[in-house]
Amino acid sequence: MNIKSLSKKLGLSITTVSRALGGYSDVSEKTRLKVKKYAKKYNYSPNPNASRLASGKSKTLGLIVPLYGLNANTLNQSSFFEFIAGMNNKLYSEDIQFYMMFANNIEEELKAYEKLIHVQKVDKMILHNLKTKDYRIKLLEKNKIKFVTWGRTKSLKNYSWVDLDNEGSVNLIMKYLIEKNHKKIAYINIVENYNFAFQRKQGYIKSLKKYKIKYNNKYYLTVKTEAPGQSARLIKKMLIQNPEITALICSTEYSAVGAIKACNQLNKKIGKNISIITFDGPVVETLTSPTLTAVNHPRKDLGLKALEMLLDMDKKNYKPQSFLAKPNIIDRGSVAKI
Amino acid sequence: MNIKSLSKKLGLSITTVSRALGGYSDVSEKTRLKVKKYAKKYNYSPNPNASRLASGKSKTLGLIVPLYGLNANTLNQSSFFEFIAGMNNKLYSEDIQFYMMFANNIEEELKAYEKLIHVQKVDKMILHNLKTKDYRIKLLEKNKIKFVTWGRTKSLKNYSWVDLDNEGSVNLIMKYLIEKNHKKIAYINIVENYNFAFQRKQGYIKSLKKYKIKYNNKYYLTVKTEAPGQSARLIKKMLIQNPEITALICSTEYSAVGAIKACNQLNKKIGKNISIITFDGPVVETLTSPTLTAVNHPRKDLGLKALEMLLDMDKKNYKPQSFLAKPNIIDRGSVAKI
DNA sequence: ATTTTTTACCAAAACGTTTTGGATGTCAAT
DNA sequence: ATTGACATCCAAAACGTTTTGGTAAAAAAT
Repeated sequence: MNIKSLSKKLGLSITTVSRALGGYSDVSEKTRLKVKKYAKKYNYSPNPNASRLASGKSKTLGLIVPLYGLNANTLNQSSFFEFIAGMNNKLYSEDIQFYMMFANNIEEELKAYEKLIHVQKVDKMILHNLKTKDYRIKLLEKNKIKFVTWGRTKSLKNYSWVDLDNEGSVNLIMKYLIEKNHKKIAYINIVENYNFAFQRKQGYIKSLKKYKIKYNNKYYLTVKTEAPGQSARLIKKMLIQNPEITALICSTEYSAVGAIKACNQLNKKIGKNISIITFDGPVVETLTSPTLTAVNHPRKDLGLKALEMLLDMDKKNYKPQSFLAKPNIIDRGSVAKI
Repeated sequence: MNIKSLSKKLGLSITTVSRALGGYSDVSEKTRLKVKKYAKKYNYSPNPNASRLASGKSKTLGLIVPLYGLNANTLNQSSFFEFIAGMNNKLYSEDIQFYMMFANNIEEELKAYEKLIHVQKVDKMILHNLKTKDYRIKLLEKNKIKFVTWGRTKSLKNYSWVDLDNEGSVNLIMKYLIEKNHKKIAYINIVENYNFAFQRKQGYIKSLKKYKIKYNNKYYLTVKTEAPGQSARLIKKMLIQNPEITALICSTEYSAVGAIKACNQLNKKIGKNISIITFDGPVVETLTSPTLTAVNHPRKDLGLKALEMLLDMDKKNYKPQSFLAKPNIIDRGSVAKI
């Protein structure tokens, strides 16, 4: 069933059928209803390839998932699943084609962008894991690809983004800890060339100031790798050298796993002798023992918002939008009141 | 740059350019080289929408990821990432479009299949998590969609599949345990309407027979959920009622996490007083303490093989193929010699 | 020397849409 | 009665390929 035979059955021209389904105003409502009814009856929907060819609009959304660096481990990759799953229903109802590619290293990533832009002709993209200076933004701007970023660069130029309020999250965490009388609070971060890591550190430092606690660089740790074994070692060392520490804030689930290991080895009971708080994810939510108190990370909401922004971009007078997810704390009992 | 202007630059017809790039034999090698050179120079690649429209071949591969049941948890979903990542390079070089959809329940899943088949017109699909009787196989056969399954139904009809050798894996595990003098071996399975669960149970039962150990149904546990908290409870109960058990085989990572919790609560030292062996994945590989000895699960290899089979299907005289990944054990010290 | 086969190329049709640029008829305003 | 505005429809062009059904020249076979 194609538009030609459908229009014949209806006794209408191809044009009218196309425009009726396309929602144009130069079709009477009576006709439109009839067309829709028949389209449904004969299970017709426009051939997307023909449609994309004729309209020049690809209705294709691209996302490149890095499998290296921060995302080398399968677990971090699953956060992309959550993000995409949030878009799922809308992708479906809007007939958006979703093109996902993977990249094992920076070369592959660049090639993947070229491919998506020049061969697959995606017209919209989602960027994730922004670095301080991100070459991809320039690349997309140059090629006039619309995009939304998941995360922000420091210099918020003229683009749309969605993000968890990283700084606000740590502010909230700090408030939460202070209210439970913690003063000696350590922060386990990852390398700071990821913007979210930088932003979270800002929250830590500003909160310390707010509560008039002096910043102690012995309490701030940067773990270079995602392997919990190595972060465990560093955290253990820190806890031995600074036994007065009562609470650990972990920037990633991985370092949280490391923190648990370190505490176990030092026989510190989590939620009693030592407190751990982190950012939420599937690991600390169900797998670790104990499961950890964490700031929620509404990846599905972020995904949906990002898609909505991308769809809005087709409207005229579109101006860059942003969505900052408000943090809240999910209490799983790993923070003690002292 | 499109084929028209490229052919003009070359002084050739559109047909010849198309057929040169398409690898047809009615183009001289000299011409073909020239065409390829110019195509590269002017960064030309065929518009995929036009190409798909004209040829009637979508070169589109569909995969629907269930987010419910066995895959309700983000962690299990990440296995899809590994599978797809294995196909990545070939998807790229073969210009295959990869269409992924998500489904939160069975209704959404059915709708997603309809969408992929009738609207997006994918011509090939990958099926995963096969059930004993799987409606999807009939659906695809009816619509003449080529497919490869990841996993097998019991009745291997006329289709291609890739799979881990589930039965063989458990045979190998049993051999491994027996060689370390274990006799009282328990098996923690998930509900058996997933084929892999059934196959693994077969391996357990047949191996017991082989080694002349009587099957004891107190040693066989089926956990209904993926939440490790609940499996921990059941495993703990089993270990209390049957303290003679020396080894636990866990069918999934989740139940392995549960097993670890149970053992911790009972103060059984893993790798000393009690042994745990499972199937590999990102959790037991790095996150648990201790990390666990496991049978490898080469998801990337399976993904690549599946794609290769799908590509082969375009050749004539294609006959259903299969790929059974051979298991081997990755020793992480969680099995004791007794 | 003639016929047949092979090689190398090409014009035009086809794929199924969307979009452009009218055309026709109706109704209200003049 | 004429004009203008509007509502409703449509024929044809366009999108960028692949494929079909050739032709002409060169090579091989007779």
